[in-house]
Amino acid sequence: MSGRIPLAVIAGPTASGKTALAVELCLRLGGEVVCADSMQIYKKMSIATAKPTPEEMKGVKHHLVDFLEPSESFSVADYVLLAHKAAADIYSRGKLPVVCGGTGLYISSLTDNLQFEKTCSETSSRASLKALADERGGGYLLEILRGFDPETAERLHENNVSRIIRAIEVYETTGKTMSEQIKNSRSEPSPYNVCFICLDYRDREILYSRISERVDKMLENGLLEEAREFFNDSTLKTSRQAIGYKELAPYFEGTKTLDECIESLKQATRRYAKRQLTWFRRCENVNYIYPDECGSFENTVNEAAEIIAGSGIWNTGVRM
RNA sequence: GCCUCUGUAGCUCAGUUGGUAGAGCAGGGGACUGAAAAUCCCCGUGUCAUUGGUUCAAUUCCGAUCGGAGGCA
Repeated sequence: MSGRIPLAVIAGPTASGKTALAVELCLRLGGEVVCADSMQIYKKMSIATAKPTPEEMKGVKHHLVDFLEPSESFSVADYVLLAHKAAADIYSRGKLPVVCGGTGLYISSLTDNLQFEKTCSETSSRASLKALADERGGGYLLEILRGFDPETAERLHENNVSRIIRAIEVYETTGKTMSEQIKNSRSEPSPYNVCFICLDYRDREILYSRISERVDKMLENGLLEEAREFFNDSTLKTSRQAIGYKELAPYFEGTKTLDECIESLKQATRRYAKRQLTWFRRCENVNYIYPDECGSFENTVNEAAEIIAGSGIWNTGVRM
């Protein structure tokens, strides 16, 4: 084919079985995993993020997992830079990059090769804009934005303060509006031949019971201790947002029982899974695999391997 | 066995002085360009337990039946 880099993507909601599938595919096809998970990138945070253990990795090399301090901030732009590098590196060694994760924004930005300006991600005015929003409401900020970027203002809801602030920030720091930025971001064609696979369940209930079981297992594995550590450290910004920590905070504070917190943790995970599915649903050229229809993990892997073989992005043949 | 209360959305319940019904939670759908496991938007038809009766009209009133809760024996 062309000189483009082959890229297999294994996406899907949390607890759908992405990790095991990606590892198995790497073993069969000669690949390495590039993580596309906004939380597994952090060190520690192992239980809550269901980070693959060394046993689960089965010797397959994983990139962009477990390398950042939880105190460090990170962004899509950072991710895309590192992921492009990892994919190129893997391919240069004759192997297939297999992107695996549930962060839709990261995946789409990578596969679509979005270009980001070289501005810093967080500006000094963010705090004052936030204060302004608290004082005068999101609608006030939205009108400010409308003054120079009516296009973006039109599509943002006044309650979505963080998006409004970001759009104002972009204009203040780069002199370009958010809508221009978005147009410019698509200037470069994708360097990849992508084969996009998304896991989903025909029966949503099955996914939800998997989530429930997984949360119970996390608790057995020591989620409480891990969460307490993060609860006590208020300097953590991004990493503290992880599902599994904030939901347990009321228990540590003594305002809710442990059972109540576990229930809301499960619910938060369900809602997250739903948002993930919404994101992937609108992606183009997605091949869906439904594990609950495959009958076995073996069949799921076979189906994925066939899809990749059929896509023609990788020609070393399927080794069974 | 008798008496009282009760049966409405997946759950907890409201309501209709008779004109086929609505909240919370659960759940579903959507958006998404530097915090994204974040942030935000939208969505309520259900044999009103069953079955007879009264009525132009019954989920609403009356009777019976079947569930459930409580009280008296």
